[in-house]
Amino acid sequence: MQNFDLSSFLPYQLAVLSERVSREFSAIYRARYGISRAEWRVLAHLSQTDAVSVRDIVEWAELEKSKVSRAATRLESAGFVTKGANASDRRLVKLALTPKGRALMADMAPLAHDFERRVLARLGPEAEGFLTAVEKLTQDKAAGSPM
Amino acid sequence: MQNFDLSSFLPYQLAVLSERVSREFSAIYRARYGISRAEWRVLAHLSQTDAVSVRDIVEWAELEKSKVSRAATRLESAGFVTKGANASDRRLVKLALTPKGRALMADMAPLAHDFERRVLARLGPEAEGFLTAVEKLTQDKAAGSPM
DNA sequence: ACCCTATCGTTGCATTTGCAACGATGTCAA
DNA sequence: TTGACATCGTTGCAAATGCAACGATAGGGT
Repeated sequence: MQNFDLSSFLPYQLAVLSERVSREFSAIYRARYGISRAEWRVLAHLSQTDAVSVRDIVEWAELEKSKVSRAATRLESAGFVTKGANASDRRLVKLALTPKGRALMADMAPLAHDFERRVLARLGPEAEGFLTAVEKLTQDKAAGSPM
Repeated sequence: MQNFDLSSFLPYQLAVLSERVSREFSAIYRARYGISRAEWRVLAHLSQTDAVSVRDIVEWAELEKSKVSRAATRLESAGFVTKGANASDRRLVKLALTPKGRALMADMAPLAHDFERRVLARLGPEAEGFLTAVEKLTQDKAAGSPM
């Protein structure tokens, strides 16, 4: 009977690693701004592409739509984002950063890069290939691959 | 002002990828056995090393101790694990798989490997290096590195 | 032996989460 | 136009979660 070698079982290792990284990183922005993981992900996404819908974030950030909806509501209350209406399709919400939200992201950017650099430093020369692989796996999703 | 390039920001990509993989994989064992992600992780860990404490799993699987405690209780009720007492330190709980638990893991093993193979197949030749990197990052935790 | 402190696992409780409605809007074909 | 069906975002509600106690046990110093 073949059994697991958990130390090399990808889904498990990935979950452990991701949780560890996210937990440590989230401690930084939670202490600074009191925002949750979901809220951070929404903000990060908005800092990339302004004027996206809830659905866009659901699709790209792999979050439940109710989670995105509630995160967006909280962020609006906190003054970081605005929720506007989409003219061409009134079912859609148009999310965008406020100046305050943009300032927060600008403030966070160097901290985020510092953090990332520290993690990658532990990989040494393999770091670049690793990042490429992660991106490749993540982006392949759009192609409807079995994953 | 340097901003994020989210498409290559490691903590974000890692979280998205891990969530996507875990979600898809968990659908398999949830449909088959009705076990949750936390329960799966505990089972997988026990299938590696029998007679571990709650604390051991907390440390290695990056789970809250209350999460592990409750998962273990549910798994005991379901007849997959036993909770015994550790003779040399009575604070510790000694978790172990029952024959039924071992049977479940034996049943799952080929499905898990199939799933893993499909994910890795998308990486092609980079797969090996990727897995090595993930293991490296995960295991470095024991060294108390900043992560 | 007696404190003082640390660790282990569980539990109470407030918050968060996931899922299934739901209302509102859009699409398309008859 | 109408009707049937799909999609978007929100919300109700039960279940899961995180965190801070807590009791029980261990260890070390005096």
